Amino acid sequence: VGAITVSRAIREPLTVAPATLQRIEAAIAEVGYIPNQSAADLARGAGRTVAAVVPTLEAPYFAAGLAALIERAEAEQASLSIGQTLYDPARGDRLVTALLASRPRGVVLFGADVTGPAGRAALARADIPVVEAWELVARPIGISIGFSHQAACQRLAEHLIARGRRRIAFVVRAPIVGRAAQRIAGWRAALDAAGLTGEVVAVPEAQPYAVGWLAATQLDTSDAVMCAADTVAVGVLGGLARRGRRVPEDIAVAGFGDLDVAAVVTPALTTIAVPTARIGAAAGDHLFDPRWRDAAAAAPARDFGFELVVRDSA
Amino acid sequence: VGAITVSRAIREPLTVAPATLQRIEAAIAEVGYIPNQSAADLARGAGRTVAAVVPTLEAPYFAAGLAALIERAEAEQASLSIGQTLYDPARGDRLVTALLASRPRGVVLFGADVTGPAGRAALARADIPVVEAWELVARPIGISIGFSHQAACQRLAEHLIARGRRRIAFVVRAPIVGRAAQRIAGWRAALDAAGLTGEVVAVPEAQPYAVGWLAATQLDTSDAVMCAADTVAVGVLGGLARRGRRVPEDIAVAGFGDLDVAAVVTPALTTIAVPTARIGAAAGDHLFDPRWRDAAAAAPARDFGFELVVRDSA
DNA sequence: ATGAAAGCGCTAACAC
DNA sequence: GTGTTAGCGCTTTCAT
Repeated sequence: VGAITVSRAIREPLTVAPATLQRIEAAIAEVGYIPNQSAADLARGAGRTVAAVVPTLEAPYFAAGLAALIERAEAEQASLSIGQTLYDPARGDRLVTALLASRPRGVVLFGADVTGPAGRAALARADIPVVEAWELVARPIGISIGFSHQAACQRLAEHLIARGRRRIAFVVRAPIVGRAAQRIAGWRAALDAAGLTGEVVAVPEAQPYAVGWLAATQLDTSDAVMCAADTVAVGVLGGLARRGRRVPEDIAVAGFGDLDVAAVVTPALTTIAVPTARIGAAAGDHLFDPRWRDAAAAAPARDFGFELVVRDSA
Repeated sequence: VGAITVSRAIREPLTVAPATLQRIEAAIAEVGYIPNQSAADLARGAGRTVAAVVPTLEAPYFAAGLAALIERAEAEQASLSIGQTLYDPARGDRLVTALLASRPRGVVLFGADVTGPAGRAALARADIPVVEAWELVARPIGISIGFSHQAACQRLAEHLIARGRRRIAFVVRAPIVGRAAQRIAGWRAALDAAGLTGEVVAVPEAQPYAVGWLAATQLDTSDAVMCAADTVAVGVLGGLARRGRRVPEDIAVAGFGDLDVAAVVTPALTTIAVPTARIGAAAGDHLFDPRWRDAAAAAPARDFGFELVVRDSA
């Protein structure tokens, strides 16, 4: 009943004699023995966790991506360490150092801008799979998995223009963080191509719904409005209803993300569906795929695309 | 330039001579040195992480609770390991074992039912702060921080009854998991006290909004409806609008949770505000408070209460 | 199929 | 203010 045999009984039960195995398992259950992961990691020279960094846990997109990732990780007996930057790259840099200290099997960044240059350098040095998820990055540390936020919003704006809308505003939270600038760029590209101009309504509120709600007072001269997120759009719908403006007759409203709520509000929200869960799952696949480095070298960015979902609001 | 001095320079910079400290910091930056947390944890006999278990990351309540907890943990240089049970206690038991293997500083369970008896026994043996957050538990492992879901729904039902509603349905996802049974119990208690009967509409859909949306077809004989969550209620509003039923004239609708969306839908949602973020932060406080055991012994359950928020829908 | 020896990288305790 | 010694609990390598 040597220590090493117990170690093997836990990690590779098949290499231990059935009788011994049974006795060991009984003893483990009796004592309530729980192996010390730190010692195991130290001896092996590598940890079993996976690290993820998100701007905020409270955004449904990141929560869904993490949920998919965590499912994938659990299937590999890995647990997930999470850091939240609140859109502050300096925090991201600190987080990356702290997370790398556990020698994770891989790191997933939800958004390429969650860290600054220091964090990126540390990740590059770490020699582990690094996935930048959610957007497409030109020169990722490891691999980038996502879609083009700019192309998505350009597509949506073109739809509005094709439906005859001419004064299309864009509502966004201020300050403009994360992918919002890319979305605005897509909207503006479509407007430029059509010879139109439009106004950005940036509202300094943390809560997305409140951003939309308050923005509704500044849309009286617009006949359409795109929002940086579905949550914002739902707020806009509420604010417009309060002012007695009819959607889509007086003004069209479009969201971004196709959250579950988009289908059940009145009117149902036209929006862009994004493959959040698929991105999270694919990020997990890459972390656990021994060939991740080859894959990243072959195609540094995997575009999962998006889908225009036309409903009643626009 | 001994190893131990580097160790001290990192952990307690003030005990190292300024000149030495500077040289060490320069060297760290140059080499990109990142300490090995496993080795540190092993040597100290304790880890620096905090573990949390949630039924699902995608519920806004748990995401908000985790966000508050993670903020608290980060202030203490601790990182957060997260497990997701998807409402399967067997998964929770496995998760607890895996999480305890990292010798966490403490564990927060969002919902007392995320584990089975095996997990609870392991946690009790671990001799670390254990917080059962979100609901009130009669005999918690360590301490319980939350509010009474039953009392909250009873209060809300009483409000509806006071407003003259007599045929009050309760809409919930099927199967009934988590705190839903407690909420139903509160609703029923109020109805019983008033001599009323009411119907539970349980819809087998995973998505909360869809549950509400579909339930709306089964509410034709009701003059009020309570929902197990705001998300469900928003779905109900959508479904009722589609059927041409007016809220609150024909039927009152009430939610649970006071999510941000509740204030911006039309009509604005009457609901129960719950102290999610305060619970998450308080859970963190307990993990890092050396007197947690005394506190838990003195008052095993901390009731953070709830608040009835009356808006237009009911 | 099982065990013995060595060492992973760090920190606690104790010098100096 | 800094260094030395020992050891944390595992796993790897090499026996047996």
